[in-house]
Amino acid sequence: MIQMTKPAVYTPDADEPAGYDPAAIEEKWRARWEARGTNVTDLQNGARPFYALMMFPYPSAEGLHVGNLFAFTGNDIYGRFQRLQGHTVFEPFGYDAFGIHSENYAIKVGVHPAELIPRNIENFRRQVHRAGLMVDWTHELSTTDPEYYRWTQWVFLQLHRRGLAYKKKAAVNWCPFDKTVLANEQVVGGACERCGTLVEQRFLAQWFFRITEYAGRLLDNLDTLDWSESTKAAQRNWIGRSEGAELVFPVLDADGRSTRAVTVFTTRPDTIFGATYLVLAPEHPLVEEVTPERSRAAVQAYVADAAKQDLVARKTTKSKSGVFTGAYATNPATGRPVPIWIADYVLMEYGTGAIMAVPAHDERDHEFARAYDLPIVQVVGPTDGTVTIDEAAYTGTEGARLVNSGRFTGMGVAEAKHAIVAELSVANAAKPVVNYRLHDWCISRQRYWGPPIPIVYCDDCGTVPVPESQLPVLLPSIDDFRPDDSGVSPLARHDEWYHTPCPQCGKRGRRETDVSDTFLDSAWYFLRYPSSSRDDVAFDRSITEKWLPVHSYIGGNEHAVLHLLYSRFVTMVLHDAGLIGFEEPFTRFRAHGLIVREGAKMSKSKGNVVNPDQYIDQWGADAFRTYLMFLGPFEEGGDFRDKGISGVKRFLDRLWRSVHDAERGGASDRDVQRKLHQTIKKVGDDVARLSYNTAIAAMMEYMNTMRAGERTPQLDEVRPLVQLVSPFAPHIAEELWEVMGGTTSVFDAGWPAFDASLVMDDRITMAVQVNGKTRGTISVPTGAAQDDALAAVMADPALAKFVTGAPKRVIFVPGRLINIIV
RNA sequence: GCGAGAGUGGCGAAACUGGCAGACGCACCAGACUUAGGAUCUGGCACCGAAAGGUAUAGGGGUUCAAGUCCCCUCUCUCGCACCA
Repeated sequence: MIQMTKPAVYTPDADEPAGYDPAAIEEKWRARWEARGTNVTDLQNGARPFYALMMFPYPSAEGLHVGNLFAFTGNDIYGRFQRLQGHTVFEPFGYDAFGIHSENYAIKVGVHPAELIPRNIENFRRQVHRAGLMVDWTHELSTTDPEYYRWTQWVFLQLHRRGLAYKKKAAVNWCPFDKTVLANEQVVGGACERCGTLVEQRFLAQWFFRITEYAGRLLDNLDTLDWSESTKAAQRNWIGRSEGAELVFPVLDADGRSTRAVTVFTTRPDTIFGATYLVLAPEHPLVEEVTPERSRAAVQAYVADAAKQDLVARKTTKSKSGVFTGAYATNPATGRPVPIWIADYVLMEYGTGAIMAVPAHDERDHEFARAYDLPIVQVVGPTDGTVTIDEAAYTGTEGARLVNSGRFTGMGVAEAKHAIVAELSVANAAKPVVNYRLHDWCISRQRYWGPPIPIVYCDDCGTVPVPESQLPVLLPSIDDFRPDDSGVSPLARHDEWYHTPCPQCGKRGRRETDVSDTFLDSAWYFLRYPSSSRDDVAFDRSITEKWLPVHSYIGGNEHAVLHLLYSRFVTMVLHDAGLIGFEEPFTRFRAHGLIVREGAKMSKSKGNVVNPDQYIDQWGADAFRTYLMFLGPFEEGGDFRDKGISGVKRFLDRLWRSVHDAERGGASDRDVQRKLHQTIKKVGDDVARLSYNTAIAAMMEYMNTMRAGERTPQLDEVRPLVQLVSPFAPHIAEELWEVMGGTTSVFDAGWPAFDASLVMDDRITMAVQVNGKTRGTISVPTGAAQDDALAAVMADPALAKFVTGAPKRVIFVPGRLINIIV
């Protein structure tokens, strides 16, 4: 459908805005950077290495999104700034080009992804070039390159060797639209993260990574990382540590003896005296064993019903249902029998798949008990006053004490937790346990467009990893790459690929036909960049340890739990394998904000997506970059308003004219000097903490001072400003640097020198308050004492009139304010 | 429900450790230069008020000489997680 919409770019009707012509100089400088190798990093010899990494993009057919460019520019400014501070900066770029997203698009347009992706990459490369990023293109990589995914497969083998990759048949999330399994992290609100289709439950044999084994370390290390707090919080949340205990409830057999037991996990062992029934997940293996004949039919019906439900309904339906198994267990604390129920609100995948229900002190159990008329026994209550537990559960713990709990009655909750577990553990009926919400990472995908998992199945040898020397297992070029409903990858349909000699015995074996999750590709790419030219190792150890861990990583918070958690995990495993000397990949991470347009989220369907090409055509890359950074705080994003860019362009025009108009050899104005050095300080401080919007504002302020009243600036006043602007607007800065006689790149000229002594003025303006109310200002000599300031106030009738009596007290903040209390 | 963040002019936003609220920019208004300009430059621009002055940072309390900033309560919005025992 063709829509006639307003042009996406704000276009003044005037033929040409006065000012410099970005098109001419930007092309010139990109060519010169390339010719001079300005942006190529000497990885071997570089002193003071600084790895400025940005999350690499998925090269979509639509081209570079302004959100990508916002992130890249923010990283580029930081990288360029570090270079000006004397670091050797490495700013690589690549493409995360495998995956369902690419494949679905390829299917939609009917072009093979192997054809499509290179085209998209070429377009991305062109657009990123235009933006003037300080990228070292000699280390460009794409995850779809066999020379890359060869090492992705190698990473898989490292995990496999360490027993961290395993195959199991499990209930998995199946997307009926994408026709593949999804990781838990890729299911959002019960729907596929990519296409929004409701996810179904399937039982399939899948490859998993044992990330749960690292849960504790992944959690604990967060405290040592200089990351955005919101990102760390998201990871903590996702890992979901909870401290509690496993308690054992012996099952009462028909003859009154106990040969089996139900083990439950609880965070509230203190409430065990109020456990009036047990609940097993419908899939729990004990269900079959404990259910007596007379209730078997009802139980089986319920189990079958629960199995039919997809995971979505299971997780979103909050109303409680369940069925009594007919069996009883013994509460180890009270010695009394409690009925064993099954209910789908208990999940097999968390804890032990069984709970002790304490309806008096758990909202879900309370709801269930009321629905099925089970006893509710209060065992905890507030110290001050009483509560009724008829209407709702009492879940408070602060200042609460146990009641109806035998010899534990009267204890505080925290104390009782320990005491009860300690006592029960004597009889092996309890042990302290830490549980994590995190699940193992399912990496199998029954799709085409990914790296084949390097495994061969042999009737004699079993599951055999492909030897490293035989990598890569090439993804064959096939025409029928569409997935089907079978749960088996399209690769299985290709006999010549599927059958291969067993690497161990040489007999006819079968290849694993699943490919690995895209998130595995991106979980180690930062290790590959510095070693991208090596074809004998995934990464060179010495160069890796010179350049990593990454000094600064910038990307979107949408990857807070996926990519960032997986990357940390893979790095930890490689560390444990003795392959690298660090276990955390990113020393510092900052999440950038989101760009909206005129207050609304950008989307293709609304037709309000900013196309960077159009704006760069119109205003130049420098103005576009600077404007993106001026919109708002980098870590919070901003509102792209089409007309706003003109203010930034005006600033660059004034900079251009200032250089060309500047006088040489004249004396600089004292006030301008002072403002200059204040600005050098402020811009440096602001850029260091990614406060780009205020850095730009400070430079504009300086411009206003320097050119106040159509003043002609001195060259010495303008030159440092060109240096300050350079990370934001690199092309114009280079051009003006050359105009002013620079012979090297402005990025090799360093940061302008800051002179603290020039910042001080002889006189200073102080705020005057009387009784805490601001009444005006006074001008006093710098370093004036309280008495001088007070005298100055009294000398000013407009201020003195507020001082209606003898000052009772005077608060004097040197250099800032004087507050007179009368 | 849990976790994180936010609420300031017409708009995007500043105010980093409590110390002149609204820097900088957009839009708007006026003026200069101009044949003209949507270019450039100068000035104005939170609200009430003629002024003096008063009132303002979602709302309500509090701490302090002083609160957008700290504490308590309430409301609203955004994002993440969510039957996780």
